[in-house]
Amino acid sequence: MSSESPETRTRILAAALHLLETGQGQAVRMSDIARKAGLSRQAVYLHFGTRAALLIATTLYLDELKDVRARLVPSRTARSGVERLDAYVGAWADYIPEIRGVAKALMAMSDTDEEAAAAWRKRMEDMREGCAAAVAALRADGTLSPDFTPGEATDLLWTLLSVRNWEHLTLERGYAQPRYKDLLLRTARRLLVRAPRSAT
Amino acid sequence: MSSESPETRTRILAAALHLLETGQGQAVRMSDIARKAGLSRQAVYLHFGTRAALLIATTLYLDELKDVRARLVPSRTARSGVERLDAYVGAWADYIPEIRGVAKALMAMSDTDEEAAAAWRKRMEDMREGCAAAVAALRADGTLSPDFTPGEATDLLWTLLSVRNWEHLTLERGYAQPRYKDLLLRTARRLLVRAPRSAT
DNA sequence: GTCCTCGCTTGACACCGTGTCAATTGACTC
DNA sequence: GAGTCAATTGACACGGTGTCAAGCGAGGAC
Repeated sequence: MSSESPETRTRILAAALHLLETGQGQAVRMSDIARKAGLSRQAVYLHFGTRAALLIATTLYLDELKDVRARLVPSRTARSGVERLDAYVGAWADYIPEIRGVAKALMAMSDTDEEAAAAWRKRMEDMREGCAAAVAALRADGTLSPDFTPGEATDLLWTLLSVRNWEHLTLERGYAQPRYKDLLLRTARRLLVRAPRSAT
Repeated sequence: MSSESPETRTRILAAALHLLETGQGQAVRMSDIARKAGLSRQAVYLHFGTRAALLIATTLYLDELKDVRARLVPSRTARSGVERLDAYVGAWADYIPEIRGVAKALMAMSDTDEEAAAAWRKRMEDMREGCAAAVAALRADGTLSPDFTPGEATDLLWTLLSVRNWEHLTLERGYAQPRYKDLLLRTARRLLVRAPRSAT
């Protein structure tokens, strides 16, 4: 209950992270994670109690490990709305391949576990708030496309960054990281930024 | 083995469809489906063998029930590329809420079952082919946006129509059907169609 | 009317993954 | 050497999937 070593905890989280990277969410067993961490199955239960709790902890661990807040809130350095949008989308483009597997596992777990469902909803809401902030920055500049209401623009950006998208494009079609990042950036601009962009 | 009634089969499929509509994919048990169909659990196994096979059959049943091919291939009536795009996106906007739950369940099953994974990949490829056809129509007109290669445009359209998107917007944010359909149509146009559209 | 077959039911069970428990080990401290 | 702490070992309950064998009721054939 109250006395587990932080090092062991970290080893378990790292093992879970590594195994979930492949995208086989539901197929990753508690015993697989334990073996990968070089521990007994019971050690894992000692530290996390349930599979759902471990998945939730793993997403939080990754966020912390990659210092997500710092990456996703670069508003101070951005001078314009478009820069702010680029920074946000770019940060996500870097983060998504890391979080993809874990997030997918958490999403699947949501079907059967209420805690996991709550954690998933919270992640989704946080993500949408970030999108809303980027849209607000465009709006403040007057560079938001008039084609959509701010709410719609927020939801579109959110959709664009959805983990599921990344998964079917990377895993199933083999987009490399730099190429997809570039595509995400161009798409976000074209969708959301007002501008008569004329090229042939 | 060789002697099950088609009526019973249909009742099972309809029951599965109804239960999966809620989006609780993994939480729907074989026994739930049997009870809903007014049959014994074994009747379900008699007809489909495994849960994965039932999910695959359910997606095919829905396609057939809704005559998906007819809905998604309206190319004969479309006169321009943009009309073709609108028709395709519009058809998906109508179909997605119906297929959403079943597709999610199939996707989750893919983690642990190879047959389900193959069925899921096939659905994804079919979907992408439809997107490619719509993009080709735009291209033939010269109305495809120069911002993206045809391959990228195809993948973006595919992403836009992804079931996961629909789920987080409808289930989690409560978009009503007509509003989302309209949003999908406008988004597809803005993303893919070349045009200096100037409104304030 | 009885027999047969067909389609489903009943009840039992093996298997596997999750989650729990109690007893044990081994290392480190005092 | 005693005590403590973190993890191990091995056992087991539970629930869901999948399998099996025997049974049973309704309809058709004769």
